[in-house]
Amino acid sequence: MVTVSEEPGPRARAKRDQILAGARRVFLRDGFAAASTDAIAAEAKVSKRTLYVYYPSKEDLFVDVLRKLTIENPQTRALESMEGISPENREELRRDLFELAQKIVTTMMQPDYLALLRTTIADIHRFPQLSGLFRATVPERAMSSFALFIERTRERGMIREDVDGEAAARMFVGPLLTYAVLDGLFVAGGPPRKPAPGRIEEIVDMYVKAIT
Amino acid sequence: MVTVSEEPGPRARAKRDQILAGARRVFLRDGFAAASTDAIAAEAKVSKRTLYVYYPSKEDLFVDVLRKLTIENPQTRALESMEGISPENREELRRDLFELAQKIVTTMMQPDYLALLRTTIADIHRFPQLSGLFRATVPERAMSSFALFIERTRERGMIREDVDGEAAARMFVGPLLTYAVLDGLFVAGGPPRKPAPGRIEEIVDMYVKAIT
DNA sequence: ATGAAACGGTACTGTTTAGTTTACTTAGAA
DNA sequence: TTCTAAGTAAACTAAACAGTACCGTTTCAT
Repeated sequence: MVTVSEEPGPRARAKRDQILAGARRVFLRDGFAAASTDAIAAEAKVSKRTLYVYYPSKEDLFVDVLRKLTIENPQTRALESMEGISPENREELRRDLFELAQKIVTTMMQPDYLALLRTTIADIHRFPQLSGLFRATVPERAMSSFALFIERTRERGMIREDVDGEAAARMFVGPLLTYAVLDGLFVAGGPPRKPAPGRIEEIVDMYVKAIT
Repeated sequence: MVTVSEEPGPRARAKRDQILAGARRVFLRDGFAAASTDAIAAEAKVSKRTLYVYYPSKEDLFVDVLRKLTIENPQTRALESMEGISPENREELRRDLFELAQKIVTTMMQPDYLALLRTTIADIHRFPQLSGLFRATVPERAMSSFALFIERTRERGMIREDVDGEAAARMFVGPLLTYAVLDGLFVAGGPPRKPAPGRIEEIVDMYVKAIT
């Protein structure tokens, strides 16, 4: 029998996922430099030998973990959920944007998502190949998706003529980003402090006044 | 002769500054875990023995470096520069905010400042004592300083009655923060991409429309 | 000038780390 | 059952690391 292209069978894929799950927990908790392969093997309940059968080095494993986390990113999907939305009046626009803002903040403030941001920011200069992937997959896709929504809605006459899509996107995401950064990434332990109730609504109200 | 309280003397302080300067460069470049005391001693042009005379451990040195960088932070001063500003009309308000926005973006996009943000975010969970210091010194002071400016200006009748100070501060800083995060911290090497000319002005225009 | 304190250079110690080797065990298909 | 591929556990290697010891040299106040 001649195996042409080494298909990775279901068993091998299960082990690989097991390794990835353990590595994800350790890398997101400790960062690249402080994470040890011993800790990863223990966390994944896999022998160190097996780990090195599936990945040639700690660097490769790290890149694969962050690559997968980036690609299956829920943050992007949140902003892409505006693609099918077409508010008919100002009140609908306000409500749609409010729901989106809540979705964004909720997603960004999850401990796992904050840990991904933290680890990416911390080690991106050591793995430049992640920079392009992350930027193209998360912020750029999200921003341009939202910018498209703005321009589409503007063409339907519900937003001021002189509002630029990119500026409007930064104006919308920015205030929400302050929560993730100032109250998420800059907080040491425990859960991040969620925004005060009503704050998001207030911000969306100001935003709608700015663009209409 | 009895020395009561170990004055540090000018020579000792010079050596300490020399050590701090070298440690700052290495820590901001490599982060805590990947920075080696050998590299720090070499960068500071100081023997390792001397380094350990002034600091008992790598942790203590790291905390002192970040503590000093945080305290003498230029970002806070930028926002505090609004304390003496009292615009007389909407056009003056617009121009004052535009100057402030430019100052903030310019300061935040400096490589050294981005490195401070990066290192703080990366290692804050290992040095919780830095969290409170950093938050209180940089974002909270800056935000409340700006919030005070907004409320003061609102009382002088130039801003809508229902605009809250904190929400207005997040609304102003947020869009500028997107540049520091998306185009600064998420970029691998080289200088960060500066915002397109006119973008800041556009954002400030939208902001003024939102709060007046 | 001289003596003491501070400093530099370098080798050292004990520990941790990435990655390897070896000897043994398990799981599943024929 | 039996053979084979895959996995485990633990010891191991070589390098890097934080921190220390030693000794010769510089600095500076008296």
